[in-house]
Amino acid sequence: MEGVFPVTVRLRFAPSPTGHLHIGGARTALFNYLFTKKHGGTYILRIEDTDLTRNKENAEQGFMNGFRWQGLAWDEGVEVGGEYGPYTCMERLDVYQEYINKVVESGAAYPCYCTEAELEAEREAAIANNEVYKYSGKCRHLTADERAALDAEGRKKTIRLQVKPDRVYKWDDMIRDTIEFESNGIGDFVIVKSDGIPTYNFAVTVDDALMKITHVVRGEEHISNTPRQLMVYEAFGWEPPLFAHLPLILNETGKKLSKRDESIIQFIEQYEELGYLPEAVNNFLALLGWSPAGEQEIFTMDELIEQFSFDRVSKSGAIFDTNKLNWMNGQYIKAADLDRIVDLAIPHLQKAGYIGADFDRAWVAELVSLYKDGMLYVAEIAALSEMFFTEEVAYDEEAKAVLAEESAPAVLAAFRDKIAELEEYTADTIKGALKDVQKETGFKGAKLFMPTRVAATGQTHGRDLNVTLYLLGRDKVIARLNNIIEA
RNA sequence: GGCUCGUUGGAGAAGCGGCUUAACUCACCGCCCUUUCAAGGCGGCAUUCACGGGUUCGAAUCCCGUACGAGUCACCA
Repeated sequence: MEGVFPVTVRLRFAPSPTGHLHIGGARTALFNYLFTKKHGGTYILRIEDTDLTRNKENAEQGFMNGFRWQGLAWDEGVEVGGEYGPYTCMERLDVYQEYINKVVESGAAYPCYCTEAELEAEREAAIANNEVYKYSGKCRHLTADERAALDAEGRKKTIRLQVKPDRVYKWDDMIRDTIEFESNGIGDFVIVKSDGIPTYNFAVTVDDALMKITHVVRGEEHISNTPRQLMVYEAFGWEPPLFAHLPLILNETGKKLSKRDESIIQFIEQYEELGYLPEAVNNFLALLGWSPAGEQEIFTMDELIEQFSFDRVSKSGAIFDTNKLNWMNGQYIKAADLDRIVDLAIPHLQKAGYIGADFDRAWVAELVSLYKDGMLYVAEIAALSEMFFTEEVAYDEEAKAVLAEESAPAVLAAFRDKIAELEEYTADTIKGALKDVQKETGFKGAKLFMPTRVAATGQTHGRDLNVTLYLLGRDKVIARLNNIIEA
């Protein structure tokens, strides 16, 4: 099924511009991209904007920003153009019209004048009779005269595709093998809405066919749309593409992620803001539903492209685990250049009010460097480094307990005196001072370090103490020690 | 409810009839290293693959049924 393709592989991701790019969409786009690049094909970005009521002003731009951040460059489509454009539905209305005419003239589709109220009544009657609702098809038999009369009345109409009875529509899904539906379970469905705009099922099929899409890769929620789209392909005598239906991404309760689900962070934009690295997000997303042949976990984009295949995509939904994403992001941060992380950290420090427009970059770099190896995402830098920027240190119960230990008074006083005399105040000389304090007081290990750390930072956990004290600055450290000693 | 898909540990998952006494990763729990704190290293964590039948010398792997879960049933995509 996979392997070498005789013609150029062409895949598309076709979101509807109704909101922000969320992780489900980002993963679908990623999988489309990986497969396309693996086979040297063309990756296309198309916008499915047929629902005027739900379209959002800046959504399209937001999607593009998200994809650019992810590094999923499209070869053809909105903004970049291509020979099969235009690439948004609303610019393709005349294209659709031609095919609508064809299918109406051939009798494969017909106008339907049923009102919403009538359809609602049909639906309720079916439910009352304990039947499965399916459009009755009553407008199918209208004569030309009757249609003309209804048109003359100014009645609104939709166009429905006539579903052939007793047929089986099936396809060989690249992920799920054969899936089949009986046509008898499907009523004549609307392909053109009363506002004259085609529905998704029609537009997407016409676009895919005309744009010579070879593989359609999308979420599992589209499985039940597929037989309808197959009917459209059939109505025009087009060869359908290959389909792959990806497993859903689930929240921790095992339900499909809804866009208003607040249990996990949903939007790519938010990950960018929090200081997740795109490579980490892509890597994590790739592992949600797909698994490599070996034991490797961390992959560059090129490695993902090389190793990706649909026969290693699982069929069951995957629960989104923020823990693992955080771990992975931490791995990437650790491996990243310090400068890059510093650039990402600066806005967070500024936003917290810790540094202004002018700041000492070398100092900030040392600060970031202190925390870089332990950060899960860059936004953490603000909370992690808070104690560098506050005047008052808050001591919690745990901290107070450390300061109440017997070694604390002697250690703190000795250390204060030692660093006050230091000619140079650096991480190294601080280390030496601590050693001297140890000799003088006889306290070592936790008895020595913990009171010092807690008095100076208020925290019982933290990074390298010598560097922390150095970055804090001598004056601040002495002041904080004095506060404790005098209290 | 109909249709469709799925079910291996807390999470992602490997496994494709014997090489599995079920990989690997995250989380969790220990230990080691570090005079503190992290990072790191090491080890533990499913006698069992939703359940019940069957096929087979042999099944997590094939078949059937049941249960459970999910998706979808729009003039939304």
